[in-house]
Amino acid sequence: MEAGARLFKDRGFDETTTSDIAEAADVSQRTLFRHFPTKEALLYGDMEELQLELRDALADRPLDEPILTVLRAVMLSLADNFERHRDRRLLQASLAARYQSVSAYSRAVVQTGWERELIIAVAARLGVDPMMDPRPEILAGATMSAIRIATRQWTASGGGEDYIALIINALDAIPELGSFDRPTP
Amino acid sequence: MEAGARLFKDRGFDETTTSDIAEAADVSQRTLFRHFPTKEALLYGDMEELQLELRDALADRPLDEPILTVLRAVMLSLADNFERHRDRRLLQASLAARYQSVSAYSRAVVQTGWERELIIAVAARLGVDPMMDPRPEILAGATMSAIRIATRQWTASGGGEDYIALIINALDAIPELGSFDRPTP
DNA sequence: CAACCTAATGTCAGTAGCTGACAAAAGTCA
DNA sequence: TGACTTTTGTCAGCTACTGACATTAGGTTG
Repeated sequence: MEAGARLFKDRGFDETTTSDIAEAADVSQRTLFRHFPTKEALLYGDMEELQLELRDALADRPLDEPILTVLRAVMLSLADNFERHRDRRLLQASLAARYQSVSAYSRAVVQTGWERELIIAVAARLGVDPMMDPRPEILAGATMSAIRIATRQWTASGGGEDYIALIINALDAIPELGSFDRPTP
Repeated sequence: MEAGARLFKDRGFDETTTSDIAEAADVSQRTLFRHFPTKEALLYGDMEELQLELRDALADRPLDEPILTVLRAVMLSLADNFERHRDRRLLQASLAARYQSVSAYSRAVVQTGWERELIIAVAARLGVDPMMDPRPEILAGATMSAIRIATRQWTASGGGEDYIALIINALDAIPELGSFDRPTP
């Protein structure tokens, strides 16, 4: 993962071959693919850990806590992770902005994984079946969108802005989605 | 596209090779890749058309119409498209359920394309910059989640249930996201 | 009709991501 | 030390996809 990150940063994602990474890491290409199913998975190799952090954070909140409060607290633990792994997260974000395959992986695998955790937790707290009741999926989707826009703002600032403030600001828009029904004067 | 759909349906997505499709369509593999950038793009080859339909539907609504009303109307035109291309949409959905690469493409390319249209349109109607103001992205994300769950329910029923009713039901949850703040008694 | 131009197609060779099969090392533990 | 398990290397191969160039098809003009 470190070798990959270094090469991706220097040369770019498509410009780096999996053999290059294997060589830089002093292993065979075959070994590399035994640890990571795809090249993209190698870039996001530390994300399973983050998903578990998310799951734990969700489990840690009291069951009678208001759901939006739960989501805010959990997303702040995600922000904490981002600031702990600042360089890597910024690299992932900037590569996702430049390379189609990276952004596709981020959306379809990483973010969808988080979203699934949110859906399950929200459904459990509401006591509903997430296949029958659309609300868990919609709330999770809105939350993920908040994360995305906050992360994009954070990345655009080069990590300079306060990520936590950006997330809170975005999440605060969720309860007001209904009042968009009035066009701005 | 027709040759691909037939083969995908019969043998599965991964089990069908691009050469198979080219042969079935009586063209060379090289020609096939001149028309579709990826195998997944071939499966979703009629989606650019749908995206334009979405854009037109958004442009057709009066500017002073409440945004949630706009979104509902536009999503119903999407439902109309789904019922017009029932077989193909059901095939795409079932393949997305079975094959990782297909669902990744659906999420990362198709749905993200729709979402982008929504974000642009919502931002324009609110008169805000979608990079600065998180609301367009969040509202678009919630809407896309509504589409996803409705489509999943529709697909699970084999296309038997009323897709329009499912979409309306899901969209109706958006204005109430704020009231989730109270746990169920 | 012929000459000409352009766009679409075919052919071929090659790259890169990824996988199965099997052998060689490298721990691990009695 | 020796037996056993896990990790790694090697090799061969498949498939999606691409660049380069020749070939054909279609349409236009004199």
